[in-house]
Amino acid sequence: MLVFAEFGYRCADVDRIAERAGVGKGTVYRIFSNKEAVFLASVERAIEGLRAHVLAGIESIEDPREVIRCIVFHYFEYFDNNPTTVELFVQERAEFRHQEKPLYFVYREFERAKWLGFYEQFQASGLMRDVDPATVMDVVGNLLLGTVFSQRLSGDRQPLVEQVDGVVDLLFHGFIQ
Amino acid sequence: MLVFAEFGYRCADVDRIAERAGVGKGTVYRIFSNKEAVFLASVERAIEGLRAHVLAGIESIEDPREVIRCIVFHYFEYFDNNPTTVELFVQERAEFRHQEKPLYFVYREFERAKWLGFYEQFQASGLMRDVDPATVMDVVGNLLLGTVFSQRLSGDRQPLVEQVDGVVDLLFHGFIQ
Amino acid sequence: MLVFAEFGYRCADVDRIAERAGVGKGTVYRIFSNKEAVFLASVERAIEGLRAHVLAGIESIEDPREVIRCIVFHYFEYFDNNPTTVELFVQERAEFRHQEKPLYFVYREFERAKWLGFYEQFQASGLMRDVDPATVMDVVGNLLLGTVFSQRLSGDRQPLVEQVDGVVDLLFHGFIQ
Amino acid sequence: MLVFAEFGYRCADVDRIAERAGVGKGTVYRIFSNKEAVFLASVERAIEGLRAHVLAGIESIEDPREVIRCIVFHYFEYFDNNPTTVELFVQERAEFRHQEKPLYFVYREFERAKWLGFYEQFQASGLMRDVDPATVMDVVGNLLLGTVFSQRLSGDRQPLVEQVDGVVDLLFHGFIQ
DNA sequence: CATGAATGAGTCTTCATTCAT
DNA sequence: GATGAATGAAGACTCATTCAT
Repeated sequence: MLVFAEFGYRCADVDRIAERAGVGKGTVYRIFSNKEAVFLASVERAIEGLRAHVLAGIESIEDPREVIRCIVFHYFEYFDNNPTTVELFVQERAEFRHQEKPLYFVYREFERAKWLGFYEQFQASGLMRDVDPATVMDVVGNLLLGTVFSQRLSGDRQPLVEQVDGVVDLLFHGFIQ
Repeated sequence: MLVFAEFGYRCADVDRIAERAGVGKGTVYRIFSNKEAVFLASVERAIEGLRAHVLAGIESIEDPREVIRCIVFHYFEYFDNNPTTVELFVQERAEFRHQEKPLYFVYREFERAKWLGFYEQFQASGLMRDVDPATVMDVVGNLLLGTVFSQRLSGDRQPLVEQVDGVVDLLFHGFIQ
Repeated sequence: MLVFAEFGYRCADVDRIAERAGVGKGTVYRIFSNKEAVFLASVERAIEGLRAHVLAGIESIEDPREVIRCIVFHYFEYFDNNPTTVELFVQERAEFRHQEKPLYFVYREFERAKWLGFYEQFQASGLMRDVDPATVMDVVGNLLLGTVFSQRLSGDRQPLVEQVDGVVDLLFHGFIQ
Repeated sequence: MLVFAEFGYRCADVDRIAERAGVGKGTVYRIFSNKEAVFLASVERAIEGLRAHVLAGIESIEDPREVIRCIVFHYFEYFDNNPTTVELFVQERAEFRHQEKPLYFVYREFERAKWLGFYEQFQASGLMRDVDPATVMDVVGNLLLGTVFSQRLSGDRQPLVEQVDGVVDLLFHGFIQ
């Protein structure tokens, strides 16, 4: 439901959610146990969408460098196409402080082992400098997240995908001579 | 006021804010015109604190590489010492959707020119690869932000400063052979 | 809602209004946008009631002298039957000072032309002395209003209708030999 | 204190009253036991002023008809000069519902005997028609009150004194041929 | 005596949730 | 099953009054 991203969790009253969904308010409560559940379902859907978009983008790519580039590209592309997703993440953290961690990080943690394997193989391939693969993985993940947050929250409306080359180049080679 | 970080903007009722501050509710309203003003003052104070901490850390350092390292170190150190600051940023964005941009980005924009000058000189010094200084600046800023958000929101309680070396190394040299 | 007349606008809290109406507080806000609207609706209803009562009383009466007597009678009768109406008028003026004028006077102004016509015809009939019909109209209106206010606010509990004969006699013939 | 008439009892906060009086808030509470007392003193002063103005106006007048005319004139003149007095009366009734009756009527009651004597002598003089002097007294009093209320509350800004002749003429002779 | 900073009781209003139809 | 009218708990804010200085 886009309503959350548009109005924020608090201001997205259930009346409006129901109206947008084209159903009565009672129906919303037949499907979800409460407003929180509606919201978390939205977040989950967004994260699944992001994950699927990124995974689809790297299918059948061999060169790990190209994999990284494609990850960056599709990650950015997803947020260009679904700009409100960042709002959902922010709202989730802001409103559900009792949760152990936001779903984004739950997912990230969940896939951590898989990606760590990727980076370890990357290093084993001899293409990566002798740096801790876990650190690389975290830096990549954090840079992507930080970039998307910055772009959305600062109100910058340049497409993120325009930054892919610059970001990947710096990730690969740094900026020191 | 720590109450915002602890309970979130909505749940931090003014009664509690006043109680924590050791004053009556009316006193809060003598000083701030409304709850929003109390909150934004907290955010502003946090950002000022971050800025001061970082600036103090790079005073009288010449080598731009060392400047970068110190920025990263003090940025991380600030959030290690003030772990709730991230919550304030999240809350601000979540609750004050009418504002053009969160204060963090207002400040960042405000100092953009100064830092761009730093990176341009950095490049002019011949120590930086031939990459767009603005891109470098943004990547550094976004990586820092993303790292801090990740650490706090994922519930990771390792001190951020432990990541300084890894992060700086990757920023400087990338991870490709 | 009688609660306003009984407690005054300020002290008639919405909880009590709702309770008296036998509904929940939220229901009050479903129907009226705020407390002010509830109140003004009460005032309007009272004025409409007064107007209807007076108009019904003079239906099909020809003699203008009899019309006047009936107006006085029914005006007084209305306030005997609805003694709290005066309170509503007082409350309205006291609390809604931003309004251009109280509803009572808005209505009075609204019907001014009609009544002026009546008094002009009255005079044309030759039954009225050679005095300004507008003055007569105002004096009648003001005397009625003043009488009702006096009776209610002074706590006099004699029925107003007992004063009809005296008032009408003086209006018609004055008190000078 | 004009503040009550200007802002209404509720909105005339004690801060403003003190400010207007050019003293600190605490000083107000040294003189009056509470806000209510400040207000009632204002009302009392207004009523005293009205009473004094009217009494001064009829001093040494013999002809009772002239006395009446002068009462009307000075009553109206007082409200022309002190237009906010009506507000005080309204506010008093609106806010102090526990009082038996507003001060205006307390005073009126208080002087009732004196004035009744006047009207009885008036009648004894043979100048008055054979009507109940008490009724005449009440009608005069109510008409004056109603006229002043109407003029002020309807927003009519014509001086009341312009109405003296018309009002007195009708009081004396009525409007029927 | 005079002050005005501090207090907190008192109210309107919102909105998630329920349940009779 | 679907609806949306009704509910009432929860919370921001005001302002008369107090009292330390």
